[in-house]
Amino acid sequence: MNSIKEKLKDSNYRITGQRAAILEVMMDNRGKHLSAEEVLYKAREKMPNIGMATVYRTLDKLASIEVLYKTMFDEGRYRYELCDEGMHQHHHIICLGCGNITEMEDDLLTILEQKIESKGYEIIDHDLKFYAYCPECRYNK
Amino acid sequence: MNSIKEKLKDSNYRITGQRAAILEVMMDNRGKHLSAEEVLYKAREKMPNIGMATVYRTLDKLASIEVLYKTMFDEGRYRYELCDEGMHQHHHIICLGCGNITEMEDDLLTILEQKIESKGYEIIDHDLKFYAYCPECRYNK
DNA sequence: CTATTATTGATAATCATTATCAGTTTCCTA
DNA sequence: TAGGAAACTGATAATGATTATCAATAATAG
Ligand SMILES: [Zn+2]
Ligand SMILES: [Zn+2]
Ligand SMILES: [Zn+2]
Ligand SMILES: [Zn+2]
Repeated sequence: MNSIKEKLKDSNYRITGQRAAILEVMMDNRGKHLSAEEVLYKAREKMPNIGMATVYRTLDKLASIEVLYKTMFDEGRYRYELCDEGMHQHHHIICLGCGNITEMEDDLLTILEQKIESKGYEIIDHDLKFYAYCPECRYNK
Repeated sequence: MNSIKEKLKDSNYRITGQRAAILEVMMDNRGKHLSAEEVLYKAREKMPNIGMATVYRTLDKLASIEVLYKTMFDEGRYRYELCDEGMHQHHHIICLGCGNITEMEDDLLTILEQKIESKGYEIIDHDLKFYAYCPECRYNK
């Protein structure tokens, strides 16, 4: 519902030059899943002296106010992407050949969630990943 | 389909004392999700001099032949559990209050997988996690 | 029995992330 | 508008999980 600007305003975080640069990087890369290191290098193109601690701090802050989504794709490091404006986060298909990450929308999970909530749980979020071979990698296996 | 013994036999890995101890630990803790460190301590009760490198190596080997399942629950470390004998891995519900992990079976995902396969992907595995408050934690929030 | 190979445990190295801290910037208000 | 509190920054050190190295040991095959 809330736009990024509203979320930032509500958060009471100062929009410093560094934070704006990092947010710009994330917006320039909508749909991609960037590691903190990748964000650091891209942000340094806009602001050469930005430090890595600032990148980590900012990414975590932006994730905490749901401007970014922080996920671990089983490679031992977190990746960040802009949140969907809609309610639910999309699902990820990770190619075991080339490593590309594609996305899909679907609301089948709400059925599962209702099942779980009927047992007394309060569901906050979910995370669904498919490990697969993409059409090209499948062909070249 | 294959039993653990068959998988081990097919793998051509030697069943050393250390590996047997680690496998025993995993079988003693069926349904639990253990970190490498937890496995190390439990294995040392059976074999006091076992080293941590051996634990990591063995857990990875057992995961590679699908005797164990290796997952990251977003806490920055891997956890291991015995694989289900059936085809599909169960789903996980992670409590944001107490950290307990419970499991659920469901085959709704096969519908989604068919949808993805119809686009040319070959699906190997999936991983579905729900982040929630369990009934007790929800009550005590 | 001996040579080859796999396995082990101690240790060091690596890698992503987090903590520390002194210096800087921003904000608030008197 | 000055001055002090609070937030923010970047360099660096520390942490914690995992992996690599390597010499010693154990299993295996001929
Ligand atoms: Zn691919
Ligand atoms: Zn995504
Ligand atoms: Zn709980
Ligand atoms: Zn499980």
